[in-house]
Order: sequence, then structure tokens, then C-alpha cells
Amino acid sequence: MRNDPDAFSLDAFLPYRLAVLASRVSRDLSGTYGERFGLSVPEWRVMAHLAEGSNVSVRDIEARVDMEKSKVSRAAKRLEKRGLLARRPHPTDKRLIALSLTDQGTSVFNQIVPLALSFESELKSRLTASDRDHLDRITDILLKGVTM
Amino acid sequence: MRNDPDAFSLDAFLPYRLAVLASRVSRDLSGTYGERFGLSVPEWRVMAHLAEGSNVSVRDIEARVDMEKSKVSRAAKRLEKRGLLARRPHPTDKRLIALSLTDQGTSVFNQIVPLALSFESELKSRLTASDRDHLDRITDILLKGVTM
DNA sequence: TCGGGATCATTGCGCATGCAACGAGTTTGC
DNA sequence: GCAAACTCGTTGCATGCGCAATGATCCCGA
Repeated sequence: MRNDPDAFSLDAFLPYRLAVLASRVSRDLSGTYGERFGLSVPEWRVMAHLAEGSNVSVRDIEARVDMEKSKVSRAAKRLEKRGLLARRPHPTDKRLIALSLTDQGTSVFNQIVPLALSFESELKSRLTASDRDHLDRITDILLKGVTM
Repeated sequence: MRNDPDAFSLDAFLPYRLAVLASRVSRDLSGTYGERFGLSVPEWRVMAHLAEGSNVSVRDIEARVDMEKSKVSRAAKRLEKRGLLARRPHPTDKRLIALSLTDQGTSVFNQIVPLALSFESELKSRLTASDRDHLDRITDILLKGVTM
């Protein structure tokens, strides 16, 4: 058994396993900040990127954060409406828009980071140190084998 | 550097890495069957589940396949409209609906399976045998650490 | 210098999604 | 035996999404 060439098991299929794992991890994680702060995943990602470096354009985020530019643009609009993000014209290139976190946005982000990191720690706590190294290395390899 | 306790790196954040990896793998994979057969991911998943065992209810799929029941219901509707799936009343429990692949649906599925498996093989070919074992084990562990 | 092509952010459109509500059917408890 | 609680699948609604088109701006070559 298990050698039937016609058998296809969704449960053993790597793309499916990755999709299920990622979506559940993401759901559990956003449960730790979503309820308290009312942030969606795209919004959280934009904030995380802006926290790493301010005055960034939409296309910078698009390139780094695996989101379509329209998704970035809309997430930024929602964040601006809530006062977490500021949108200013780029000094020299008028096509670009310099996005940055407001003080309030920075404050919210700083409250979320410990929650996110502790969630990650708990998740990783089930793995041995060696497993964690393997995981990092393997995801790197797989990411390289994939478009973009 | 890199030890700043306030630093948060999205790139190193496991939930983010998993989300990016899964979505890119999923996109590349559906490129191999989506164009040819016009199937979305939810539709493919429903078919894969029905191929494992016929006459299944919506809630069976919901439980096994990580999709909301409304998502399953609508995917089934689309598949039925294209003649790939049949929908019959359950013999004893009239609340349930027995879903199964039509002959045409089975034929389409059998054409896709080799494409999916070869995609998976190519992806895994970048990993050593030991890495693959680790990956399977690690995803199992992580899946157990997550809700549902 | 200036005109065509590229780049940037936004938006309109059609569609998929999640959630809650609903209607039909079934089980449970008394 | 029957009412209340539950289960199952569908659907209405608001929202977010991907994609292509748009307008504004910039770059580059002749």
C-alpha cells in the first residue's frame, strides 16, 4: 500500500501542507493582535516594513513585502484613515509618496511586536534547536526555487 | 548590531516566511494547471478530496481540507456548472448532500495529478533526502502547535 | 529642448471571501 | 410525541482582492 502510482494524497502534498500551515499560523497570529488593534495582515505588514525604515514608497514595500501595489496602497489608505500612517510627497520625485508611521502608529507597532515575537517563540518552542536551523535553511532553499 | 532588542525583522519572522513561501508555491503550482484547466485552488482542493473518496458531504470537506463551508459550497457549485462534479441527495439524511466527481471530473483530475506531482518533485529536488525528512517532521510538529 | 516611453500610485471592475443569518431537516430531553 | 436545540448547506452583505487602465510625473535619446 501507499505505492499505488495513481494514489494522490492531499495530506502528503507539500504545497497543500505549506498552505494549510501558513494560513493557520497566520490566523492564530493575527488573533493575538487583530482583536486588540483591529489590524489586518496587509496592514500589519506595511507597518512592519515602515518600522524598519521610514519614508518609503509604495513600490519599495511592494518589492520587499510580497504584496501587490494596489494591496499596499489600500492598506496604507486604511492606516492613514486611522491616524497610524502619514503620507507625504517625496521631496524630489513627485511620483513617489513617502509613507511613514505616525507617533501613534509607532506606538501601536511597539505594542504588537512583543506579542508577535512571543507567538513566534511559542511556535518554535516545539522544535529542537537543530530543527529550527533546518527549518530556516529549508525555507531559504524552497524560496529560491520559486518564482520572484 | 542585529542585537537591538527593539529590532523586528519581517524577513526573519517565521509566520511571514511561511506565508510568503506558501503563497508563492501555490501561485507557481496553480500556474501549471490553472491555465490549462481553468481551476482555482479551492476547486482543485475539492476535487482532490473527492478523488480520495466519493460521496462526501460539504462538511466532510470542510473538516478535512481547511476551507470554510461556504467556500466549499461555492467551489462545488462552480465545478457542477462545468460538469466536473455531481451533487446528489444523501439517502438517509436529507440535510446532507453527496458530492462526487463525474467521469469528466475524474478524467480532468487524472490529468492534473502528474503535473502536480512533478511540480512537487522539482521543488523537493533542491533538498537533500535528509532535508525532506526534516521538512515533513517539522511541518507535522508545527501543524500540531496551531489551532484546529 | 522636447516628445515618446517608462515608472509610480490610484482606482474601477468583476469576482472571491468570511461572516452571520436563514430554512430545511434531525436529534435530544422530557 | 413533541418542542427546543442542534446540524447542514446555501445565500446576502460588506469587504478585500487581482488585474488592467488611467493620470501624473520623470527619464532619455535625438
